Amino acid sequence: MSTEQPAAPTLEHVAAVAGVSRATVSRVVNGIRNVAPERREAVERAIKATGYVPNLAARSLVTKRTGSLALVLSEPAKHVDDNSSGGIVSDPFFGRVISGVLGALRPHGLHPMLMVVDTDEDRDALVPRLRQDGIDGVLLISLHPGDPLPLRLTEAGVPTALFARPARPAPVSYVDVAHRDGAALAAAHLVERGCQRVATISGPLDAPAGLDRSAGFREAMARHGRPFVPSAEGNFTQLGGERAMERLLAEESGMDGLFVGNDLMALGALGVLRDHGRRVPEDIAVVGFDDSPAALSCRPQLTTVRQPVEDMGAEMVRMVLAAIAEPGRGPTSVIFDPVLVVRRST
Amino acid sequence: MSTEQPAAPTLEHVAAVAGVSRATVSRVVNGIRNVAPERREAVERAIKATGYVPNLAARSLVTKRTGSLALVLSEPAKHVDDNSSGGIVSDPFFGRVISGVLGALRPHGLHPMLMVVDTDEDRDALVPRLRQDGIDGVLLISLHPGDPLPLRLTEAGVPTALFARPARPAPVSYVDVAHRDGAALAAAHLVERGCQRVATISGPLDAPAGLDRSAGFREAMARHGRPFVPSAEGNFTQLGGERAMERLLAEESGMDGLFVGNDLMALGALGVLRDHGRRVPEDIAVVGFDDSPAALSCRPQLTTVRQPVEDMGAEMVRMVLAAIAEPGRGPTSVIFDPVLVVRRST
DNA sequence: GTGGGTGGGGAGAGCGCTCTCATTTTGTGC
DNA sequence: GCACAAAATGAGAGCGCTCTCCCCACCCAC
Repeated sequence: MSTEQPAAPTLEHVAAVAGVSRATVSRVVNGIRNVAPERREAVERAIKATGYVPNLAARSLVTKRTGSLALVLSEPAKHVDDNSSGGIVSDPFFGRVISGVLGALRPHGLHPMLMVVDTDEDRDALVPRLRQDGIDGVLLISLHPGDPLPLRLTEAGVPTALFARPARPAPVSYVDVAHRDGAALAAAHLVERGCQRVATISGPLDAPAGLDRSAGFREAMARHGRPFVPSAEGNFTQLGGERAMERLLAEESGMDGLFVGNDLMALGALGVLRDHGRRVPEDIAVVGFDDSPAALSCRPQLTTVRQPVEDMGAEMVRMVLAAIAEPGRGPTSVIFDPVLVVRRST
Repeated sequence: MSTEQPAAPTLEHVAAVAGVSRATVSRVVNGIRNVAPERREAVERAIKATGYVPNLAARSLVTKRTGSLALVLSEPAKHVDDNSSGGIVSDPFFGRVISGVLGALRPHGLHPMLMVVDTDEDRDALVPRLRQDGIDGVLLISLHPGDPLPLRLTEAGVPTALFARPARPAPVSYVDVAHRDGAALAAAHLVERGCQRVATISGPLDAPAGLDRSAGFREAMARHGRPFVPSAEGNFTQLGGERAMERLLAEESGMDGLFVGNDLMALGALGVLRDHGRRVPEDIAVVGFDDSPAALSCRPQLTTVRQPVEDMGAEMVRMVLAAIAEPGRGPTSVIFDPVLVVRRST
């Protein structure tokens, strides 16, 4: 049935064809100097002729490195009632991160191992597993405020880059967006639009992103002469946004501006506002955060703060690769500037 | 800086500790019979004591198998103007597939390599690359109607499972949903709701999913005594749905029922209907397909045909694993039954 | 007692590669 | 022309594992 595999050519074969030794072929393959041009050419011709591809297993057996990275998505334990989404993988936002990561990996000919850990057992098993699989570095995307993984990975000496600053300080490299600046952008925009009574729906305040955006917005509003901003805390989900919006509507009246900690919650808020007969943007202007696909697909399309997520993913790759190449050096961080994307909701 | 790696224990170490030979330890690790119970226990104790983990590179060097799978997402070449989404990875629908795949892989302790191919060069490079990386099997998700990959993979003898029937027939295993049955479900529902003038927005008719849903809907309607169904073709995107809806509204009047080939297009259609002052579901009932997260997040929430996508992903894993275990046997297919999820839009 | 199982265990040969080290070739200065 | 350095190449030893032999007990039947 299946085509008989004609036994992949090895270094030995190539060496025989080129009329040189295994070592010389290896030198050519690995781009090491000290090979005479004619020999090099002969080897290259032989490689082409045989269709030789290095055997990665054999190589990493001796080098102790596989040249492969893991893309680890770490979530808090799944709740039983949370069967709707399929988890973090189906979050379009992280889709963008992944996309950026893949884009940056491509020129290196690398492909990441995809791992989702959402239980404590998984987390415990991760480091040994990485060792076993010979993973050289980890790109960690964590949604877990108290995630022990960043610390544990660095302690294990695994080159790691994080998406977003860890909630618990750890000596680990990360990329992040200037949440406060983004929130300030939203504040300035709402003020400029003439909003007088501005409220906010924040993300969970134990997550850096939730806290920074909320605090940044508050500070920026204060700088605009608005010392008090009514607010409700959500959990970054659409449902959380709906509930927060209900609370806000019950407590406050006459709001004409709203900053929501992320687009998903903004989506929920938009629905509730419509149910309550509040027109957006005529009665109330709404600004989200993330510029997720949802921002484009909702009506009215959402004004939002865009993070250069793909670029951030690419930077993570750079960080890990650098950490692998130079194991000595300490962690770094790169903070990206957000941009306000004005659409119909303001 | 980094913790010094204390040189991972090897079979040799374990053997020394347990006072047996390497071969015996290997037998225990691989669960081969013919080991005396006392010895087995001694070895197991030694393994625990040393914290031994098999070196996968060494193992696969001799077994010629890595025990690892690739999750390949194959898209048509990206257009330059298509910078919005970050590609297939960020499609929540495929997020569900991936989630199902990961869930099925987990009990086996496996993690897939994530590969996105969206150029012809990528496609050409894939098979050699798989060989090099020692990938044992492929889970292929292809959005490309004329994708050469299914055929090429099977020709190369790579155990493969496809998500959705390939547009070009190929001797390859796949999972799919009974698109026609799903469309029939939608038809019955609309008829039952009392809709008199029913139209449809189909997906691209060169894609099996587009064609089957459209044809299935048409046939079912005919069975309900409605021989003619006005229709417009979209491309499975939100924008495509909007355009198709505009066309339909221009050509037809008095529609009171609509079946849309997927949720994303339904989302677009919903927006256009609102812009035209048509209330959903009062003036027109709308049914989508897929039960994507968008179906839940839009207003009104979308009645849609749900595919058991996670189950389908899990089945793909089973197929590939079976194909790896028994290289001889031919391709199989498993077709899943869709379910109608009734929400507010009908 | 002898011959022939049978189950348990060890020895050892690689898998394909890298890398050190020794060896050969070439180049340089005087 | 020679001594010596430097560059180019080959030989060979493993990396950690699996797996095929082969040996050794031990048990049974005759």
